[in-house]
Amino acid sequence: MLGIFERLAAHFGPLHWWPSDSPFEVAVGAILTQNTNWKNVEKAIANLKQAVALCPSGIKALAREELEELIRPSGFFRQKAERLQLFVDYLFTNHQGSLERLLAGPLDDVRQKLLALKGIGPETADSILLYGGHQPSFVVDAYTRRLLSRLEILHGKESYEQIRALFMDQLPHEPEMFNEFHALIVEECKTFCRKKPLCPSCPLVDMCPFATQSG
DNA sequence: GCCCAGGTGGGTA
DNA sequence: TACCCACATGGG
Repeated sequence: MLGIFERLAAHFGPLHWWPSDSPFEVAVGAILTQNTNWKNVEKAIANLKQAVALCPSGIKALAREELEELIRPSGFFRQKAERLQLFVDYLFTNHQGSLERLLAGPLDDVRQKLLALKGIGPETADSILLYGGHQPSFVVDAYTRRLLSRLEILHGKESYEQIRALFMDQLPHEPEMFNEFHALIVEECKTFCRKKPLCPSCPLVDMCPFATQSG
């Protein structure tokens, strides 16, 4: 795993992922990006900023229908509006409306609290922990599965937790590294996995059984 | 028009 | 546990 990281880091350089003004903005983005192109999420985030609603109290002040309209570009907007409101309700009920207070707790404890919320699964929880809370919780997404499958490290039936453990067991628990590694995996997949199946210039070409075969 | 995108939860066997 | 499906918009 460390070898993969080093090659990707050398090829792509620092990616400075998930720029945001607050942990709460990260959490909103993590929920809105579920099975959705990030470009669409950016439009919804911009709408929320325009409406001065990109904070717990701002979301709380909106009617369900108003929130739905603001986040409509991100798709699944009815479902996501409910999830955002439930998330904010939870913050006010249990953490004085502050995501920072929630994220200040022990990693495993915070993770369980997030996973207990409707609409927050493992990837969303880990994204909030890592990118919002700077806690060393590795994020596994579709790109991670795609890359590890291409390298024949995965064979299709591994669970989310198994794949996460693969990284967590082998790497130092440093948030900056987990952050960068996940971003590098996404960049690698966007650049090489789909567009160039034979990836002659892919930094992982000699580790990739598929790429070194003729067809 | 078709396929896909930084998932998740509910229903069914 | 293991599938199957709904959820919705926007870009290539």
